[in-house]
Amino acid sequence: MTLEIPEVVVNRLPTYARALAELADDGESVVSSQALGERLDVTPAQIRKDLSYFGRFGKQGRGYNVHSLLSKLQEILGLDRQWRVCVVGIGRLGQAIAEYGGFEPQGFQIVAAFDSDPGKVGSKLGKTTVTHSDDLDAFLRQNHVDIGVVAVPAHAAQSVTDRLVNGGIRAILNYAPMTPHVPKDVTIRHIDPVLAMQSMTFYIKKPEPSGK
Amino acid sequence: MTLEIPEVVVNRLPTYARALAELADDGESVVSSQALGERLDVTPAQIRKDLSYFGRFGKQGRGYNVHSLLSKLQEILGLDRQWRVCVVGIGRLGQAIAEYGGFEPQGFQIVAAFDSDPGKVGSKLGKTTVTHSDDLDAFLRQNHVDIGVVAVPAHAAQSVTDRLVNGGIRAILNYAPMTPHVPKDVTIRHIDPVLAMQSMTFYIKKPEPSGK
DNA sequence: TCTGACACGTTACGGATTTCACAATGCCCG
DNA sequence: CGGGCATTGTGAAATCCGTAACGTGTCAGA
Repeated sequence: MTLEIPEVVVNRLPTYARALAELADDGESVVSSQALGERLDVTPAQIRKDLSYFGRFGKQGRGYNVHSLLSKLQEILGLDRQWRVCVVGIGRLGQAIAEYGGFEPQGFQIVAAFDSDPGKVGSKLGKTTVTHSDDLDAFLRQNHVDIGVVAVPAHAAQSVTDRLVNGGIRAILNYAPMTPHVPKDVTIRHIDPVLAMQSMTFYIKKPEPSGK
Repeated sequence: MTLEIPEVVVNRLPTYARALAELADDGESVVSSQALGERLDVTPAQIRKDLSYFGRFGKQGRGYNVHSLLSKLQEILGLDRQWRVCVVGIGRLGQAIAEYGGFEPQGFQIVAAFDSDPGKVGSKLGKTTVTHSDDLDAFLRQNHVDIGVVAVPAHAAQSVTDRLVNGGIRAILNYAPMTPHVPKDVTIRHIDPVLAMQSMTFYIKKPEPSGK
């Protein structure tokens, strides 16, 4: 009876997991939904409700055991194993991504990097070497890759995405400033600082016409 | 009677604006909610509904004039002017942000960059020069800045955020892997590729137990 | 000029999400 | 070892959001 889990809920779980990891680091062994909520700016009820989709992890009168809830969340999210990631597009951005040290400790291994510029092919990048984009499809056929990171210019993003999907990849992290179309069974997340800023300007545009 | 606009709506507007800009580039002068929706994977009804919060921009039987709708959206979002941005934290990531060429054309000017490492202070970065973080507060007092970009390690993010807020900044783009607390009248957006990946793994964890 | 088809703006509905509120329950302390 | 406090898990209520459907204005073509 794995009820359909709302996507908003799934999107919140990683932040819960992260907060729990911090609490564990701080030596905390128990946390209440209240305390966790204050830390994350989320209501306690929402945390309890979210967790209740997956089981009963707390103890009345006490709260949640930090370590065991963290393990549970990691299991739920699939963070208890390694994930193989490839990066396509090694411009300034792709380079920063491929060399970013924050993925490995979380189990995301960068196993390949691709670029269409022959001048970049062969150059070292973190632990991998840049391969020519032409070899992307062959690589995906011969190697299992879980997640594709798209860091190419907008005009190339759809085609790269299609090739990743055809290569069997079911999760895409898109840094390109456009929205590639993907089949329903492929998960895609967008990272676009410009869009983020453009939605914030709506709120700071006017100094609050009225109201306190 | 500026009805309260749902935040989800505001968050979609920039993608509409971006698509319209592309259409304008392609020489299109008119677009229907249907066509725009297909491009963005959004239902036509949603686009019409979203726009109706702000006015009546289309013509029955025709659709929307690409240029005029784009202008309207830019006006609504406050994109018809320049915004002054500062970046705090000039590590690998902050450097990439400060030198990213995608902000300027959209009206986001990087007017200052700060880092606490004296070795970095003084180095050139795009059009600006790195200033020491100690001077952040003074700088904000003397110069108007609209948006702050936080690209410091997690442990420093709350304090940097507080200083930005105290300095009068009302919008923050946070790249740090934690959730800083901000007053209700400050808008904050988070960019965290690790969290994005961690929510995707939930969906690719199992090969769909059943169902098509 | 008239007709038809198109596509907007809007309202009403239904579904999804969040919040509320409380009974149930485990733990601590005296 | 029992009472009381704290905090969970959860249905029900409230809110928020998206979709469908339809009335209406607009344009094109004959």
